[in-house]
Amino acid sequence: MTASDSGELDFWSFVELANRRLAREYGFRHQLATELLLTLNRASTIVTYDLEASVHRPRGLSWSGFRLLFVTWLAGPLEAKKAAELTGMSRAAVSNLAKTLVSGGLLSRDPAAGDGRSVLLSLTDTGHQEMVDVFRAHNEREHEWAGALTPEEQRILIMLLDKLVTHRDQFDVRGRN
Amino acid sequence: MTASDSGELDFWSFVELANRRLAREYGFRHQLATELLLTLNRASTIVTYDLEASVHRPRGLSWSGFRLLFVTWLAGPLEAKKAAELTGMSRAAVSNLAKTLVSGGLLSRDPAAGDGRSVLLSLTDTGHQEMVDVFRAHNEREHEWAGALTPEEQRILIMLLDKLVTHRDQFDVRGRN
DNA sequence: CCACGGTAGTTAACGCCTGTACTAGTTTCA
DNA sequence: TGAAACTAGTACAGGCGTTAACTACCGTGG
Repeated sequence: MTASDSGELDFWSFVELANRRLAREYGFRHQLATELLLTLNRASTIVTYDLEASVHRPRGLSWSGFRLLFVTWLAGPLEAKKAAELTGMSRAAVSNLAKTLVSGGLLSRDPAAGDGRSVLLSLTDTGHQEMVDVFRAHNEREHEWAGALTPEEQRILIMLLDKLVTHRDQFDVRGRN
Repeated sequence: MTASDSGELDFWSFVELANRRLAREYGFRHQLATELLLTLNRASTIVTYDLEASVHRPRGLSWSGFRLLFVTWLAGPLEAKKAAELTGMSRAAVSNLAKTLVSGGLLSRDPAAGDGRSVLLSLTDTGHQEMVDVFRAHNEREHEWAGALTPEEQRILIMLLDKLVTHRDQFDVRGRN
């Protein structure tokens, strides 16, 4: 007996209900695909919400702020353009967010050496210290989540997600321009 | 030779770089956990962005609008509270979004029978027709994505994600109040 | 050497989401 | 029965996202 059979319908168990009705009552053909993507999307939402709420918000960072600092930290001083690409945000979003983070003293925005149009984003010393700190908590929390699976299962999951995403070269996927 | 070794760093291959530096230069312990959650989050972002951009935006629906209509469609007439729970939005978000969808003629908002505080959300005939239509395109697109994996792999992926999320009862996860 | 097309970043208008504070209706129980 | 505690929904302020339009700069080729 599943959660939705028993009448307790929630964010997670809704997936089952949706799948049953789509297949049985409406005859949609790709049931497994729906289940897969709904599950993927919801799992990601749950984990991300938890990390943001338990690690980042309490320290005054938004999830996006963390992401921008994170890529700047690890991929070195970056042009804003590249930061947008690595975070998955638009250039405008990076521009706005950078304003906030610069005024918070975590990020530094300097004209790029070779190109007068570009700006280079880098962490301030405070920002660097902050990231090392924040990431410690982030990593512990990630570890708790990942603990649901054995290392072997984790590797399989990563491999399957990688396969799913890498396949996108095969068809015309809409990403950011 | 990986993508990031070769110097082509993008949204997807950044995961590798991040992992390498976190482990080698900073000595963070839970490397596999970071890789897992970063991969999960990015895979979900990519797929969702594509579905929104290729299926929903062209038809005038936002991703959130689609989600709200979707749960209303499949989980019957719903109290706004329940709709918030099933979509993973706040009650305020449902309230706002419902306003838009009602004025667009897709959603109907009626006082609940038993409880004077509650509102029942249901699809209008137009909304129902629209969902059947939109979902046809959505489902085809999902099928293209899922085609990256064999059905067996898809089932394993679903199972692993389910295990990951279900484990959250084991510790104190921050979800919406 | 300069006009032109292309590119980086920012700004503006707008939509969505969040938390908080409020209103109104319901339930509890003394 | 009536006061207090609770619950559902909404209004509001603030943050962040998007696209489109604009500015400034770069590189090329006539």
